[in-house]
Amino acid sequence: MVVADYHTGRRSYFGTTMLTERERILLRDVALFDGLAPEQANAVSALMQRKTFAAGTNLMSVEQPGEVVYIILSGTVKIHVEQADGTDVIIAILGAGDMVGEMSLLDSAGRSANVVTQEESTLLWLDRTDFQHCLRTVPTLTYNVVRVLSGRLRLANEQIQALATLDVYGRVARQILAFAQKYGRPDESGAINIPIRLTQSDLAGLVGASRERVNGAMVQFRQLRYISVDHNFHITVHNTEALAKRCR
Amino acid sequence: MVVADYHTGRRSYFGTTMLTERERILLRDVALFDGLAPEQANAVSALMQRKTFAAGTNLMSVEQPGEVVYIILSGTVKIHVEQADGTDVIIAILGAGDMVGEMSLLDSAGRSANVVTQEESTLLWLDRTDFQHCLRTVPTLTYNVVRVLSGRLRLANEQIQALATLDVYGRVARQILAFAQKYGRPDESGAINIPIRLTQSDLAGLVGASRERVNGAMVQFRQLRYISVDHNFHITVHNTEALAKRCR
DNA sequence: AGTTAACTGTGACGTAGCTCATAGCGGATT
DNA sequence: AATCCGCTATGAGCTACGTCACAGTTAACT
Repeated sequence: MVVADYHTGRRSYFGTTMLTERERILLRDVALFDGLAPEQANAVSALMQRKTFAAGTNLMSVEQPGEVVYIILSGTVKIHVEQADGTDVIIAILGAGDMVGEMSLLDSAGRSANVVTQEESTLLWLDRTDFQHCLRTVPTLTYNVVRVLSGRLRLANEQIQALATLDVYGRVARQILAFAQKYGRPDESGAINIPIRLTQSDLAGLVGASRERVNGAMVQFRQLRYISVDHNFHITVHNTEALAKRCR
Repeated sequence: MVVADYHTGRRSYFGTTMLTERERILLRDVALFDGLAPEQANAVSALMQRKTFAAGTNLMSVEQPGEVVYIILSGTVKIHVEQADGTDVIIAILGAGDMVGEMSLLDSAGRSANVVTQEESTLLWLDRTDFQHCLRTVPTLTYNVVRVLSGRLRLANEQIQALATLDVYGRVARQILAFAQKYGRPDESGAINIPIRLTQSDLAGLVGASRERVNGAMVQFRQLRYISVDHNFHITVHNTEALAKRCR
């Protein structure tokens, strides 16, 4: 095993998987690797494969259904369920550092949702048996999985509450804030930019509303200067408080 | 430590917590204890307290907020969030064998929901530090927590999907089926009885609808002989398929 | 027996939001 | 340049559903 110069940004061997220096640093921030001793982290990442997928790839059909856990290094991934009538419900959009597919590995209830890359995305993956092996041998890892799931469950519960109580505009506002909180980066002027492609249809799928109604919300929020949207469908939030007020 | 006659149903020492024979058998079915070696199960249950609470007790204010994990031995418990306008959203109703409160122990985001007993209920509890001690020392336990959370997350996602796509009648049908599947017991005639008190307001809180609308659904389902309701608000499902059809 | 409280049952009324239809616009492909 | 595709934008018509208001039933409490 070769551990190359950390500071050149050149590729180095990290376990048996080649990762760039940038990627190694990214990995360190992945919640899943939190608190792992370096040699444990190495052992786990040694079992992982890295691969870059084109936009629109269905990850769950790439490998056997539900037999793989992915960790997102870059890009975003959309978890969604297609309805018989063509509309689709988006369960979540996940980005760098997130883990995907763990659920189907754990309770054997079979996979229910599709997972598709939204842009070209680089992911690490680990197959079922290796993942379970890691869980058995690295307790901290299991504990981290618990924490990740627990956070996810909390978000799901908040989503349920939002769907049950807020009107469409409120749900859109909340969803935008949720993305801002998770992925947002403040720009020079203090506004928060969300570096994820979010079309109105995506939002509609996320908040359980028609695309047209979401359009209404977006138009209003833009007129009120709460947000702006650039040509890549990246939303920038200018007035967090105003949006937050719409959520109650 | 005294291990008394297993077959009398008399109380016996089990760890330091006194459990009846019936309760010990119940514990064996708790997903959390799945696959634990007997001595591990003993070690864990030795740290647990048992207590019976009157109907309507708020469990989260009984102990410090979010500092305790409960396991339900008997009775049911309602997890809900009260809205500013008085309506409340019910996140879940849990029954015997379920675990409550683990989320607040794991990610430190503080508790967000209230937990109230619906009937007189007997619970075991474990405080934060003991729970985390167990997780550290009994890896199988952590793994079980992962499985439980994972199942819970799957249910939450299904709920999100239902809220996003189904009309109120459909959501009511789905909710009833969900309870039937989880808690239902077939009676002589093959109908499935749900031994949980479920008022129309409860259902309304669960499916995010007005009580009146839920009433409409219930009346219709009863007229169509899909379900019947007894004077304890226990629902019996007579026609599972018909209800299932309403969910699409 | 009388009162209170917690449910169910029902109709009238207003509206948020869905559906459908149509137009416009920028970016990619040929 | 011409065309196509994916997305935004907007309005008209219809309906599912929430709100309000009130009546009826049953059980528990005195």
